Amino acid sequence: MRIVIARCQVDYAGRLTAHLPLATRVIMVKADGSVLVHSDGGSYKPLNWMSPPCTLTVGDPEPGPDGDGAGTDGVTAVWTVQNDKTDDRLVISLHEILHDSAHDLGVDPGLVKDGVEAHLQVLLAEQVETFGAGWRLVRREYPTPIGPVDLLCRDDQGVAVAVEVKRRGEIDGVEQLTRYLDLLNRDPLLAPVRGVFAAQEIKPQARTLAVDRGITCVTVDYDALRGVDDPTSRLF
Amino acid sequence: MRIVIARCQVDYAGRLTAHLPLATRVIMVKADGSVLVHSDGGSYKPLNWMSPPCTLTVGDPEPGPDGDGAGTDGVTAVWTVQNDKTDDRLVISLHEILHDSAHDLGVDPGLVKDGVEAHLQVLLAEQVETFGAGWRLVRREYPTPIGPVDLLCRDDQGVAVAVEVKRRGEIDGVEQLTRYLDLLNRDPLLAPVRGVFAAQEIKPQARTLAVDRGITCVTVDYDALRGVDDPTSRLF
DNA sequence: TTATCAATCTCGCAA
DNA sequence: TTGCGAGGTTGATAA
Repeated sequence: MRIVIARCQVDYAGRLTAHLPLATRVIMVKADGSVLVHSDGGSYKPLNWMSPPCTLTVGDPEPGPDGDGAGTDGVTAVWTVQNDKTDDRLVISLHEILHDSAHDLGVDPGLVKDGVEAHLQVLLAEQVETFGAGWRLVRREYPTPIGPVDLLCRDDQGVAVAVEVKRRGEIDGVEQLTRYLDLLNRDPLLAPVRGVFAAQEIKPQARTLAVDRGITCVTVDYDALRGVDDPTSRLF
Repeated sequence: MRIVIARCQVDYAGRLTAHLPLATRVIMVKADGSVLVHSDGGSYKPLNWMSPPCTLTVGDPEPGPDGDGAGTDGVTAVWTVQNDKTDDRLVISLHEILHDSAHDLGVDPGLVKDGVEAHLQVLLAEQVETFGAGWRLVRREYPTPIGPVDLLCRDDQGVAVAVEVKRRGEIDGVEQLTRYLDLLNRDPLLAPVRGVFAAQEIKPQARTLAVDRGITCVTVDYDALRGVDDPTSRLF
């Protein structure tokens, strides 16, 4: 890992073209050759970057007229970072280097996560009575030609119900569930199939669309589900 | 901008919980208090981070048994980064600091972009004959109660056509266009309204859905459109 | 390898 | 402020 702080100008050409005027920024060069250009604000996304696999080559600037070693407009070096697979290219024109250091970090053991949608789906599969007394699970990840339905259940009347589980319920999820319902309702062994849209939080627009289509919305409490969860059956 | 390279352990709790075991990493602390934890690989996304607005507080570790100043398990300092608006929290347990420097970067002048979907829409609006001889533009961003239709045209027969423009054509875009068509076809001054789904690249699933709904798919060549573009009418 | 889907998404724009 | 859509999305998982 090399960290350079420099006054620089940056140009990217690839899926779009982008330009950063001359300013002081942090340049991170990772062990795999990838490069990040950060400013002192914004969030985690760099102003500009090159993803691996890529190759960095250091070049001289066009010579300037005053013979002082610096190039045109004060450029002292040009770094070209070329993607190895596409024609994406990042060009960093360095004017003044204020800091330059290299560090051996080793391989990172990586991130351990919890609390994602998959876990919510597992919890609801274990506790389908969340949707109503007498409900039972037919199966989780019920396969269809356009992808698996999160949960297929039968309610207390024995009517089939397709459940779409999201952490946050938005309009896309309702569209997805609608496509599943269209398909499942063509199956005489299942039809009629109702829909349930289950999420920790459901956006008003999504709720309106769902209700308009006869889909039941259920907001679920992750912590409550987790509280009665059998720890031996957890994902993690 | 403060840059620290340290052996550390990182824990995040918020929308999910995540843990990074002890390893050497780069910690960037930006002027607005936001923090990024990077490893020496991956792409531009940090292993862990806290977005602004947030506040960093430096605390002492739980004292260790050997009285050497270091805390339990060799922790020398604990940084807590608390989001000011949510209950998201990042805790960095520092073991050994290998590098620590601060730099004044100033405010960044920001990025200049080109080549996005908006430009594609402008180009197609100028060149609706791309879709067929005799076509004419009624208007760009034709307003409807559920949002503007990218292009509303009349074909050579005078039939109204709603055009949805995407850089990459996926299933969502077809759904969006379908909603517009449902709505526009209720207007007796426009009906019948056909649909055209125009993109640089159209995914097979999206194409299948579109064709199934009687929507015409058109793949457009951005560079070719740009080549005959009048430079004075460009977005940038 | 490719396609599909979620994300602590981020970011910009418009209502 | 909030909602909505795009992104050089990135990242993970299944086919």
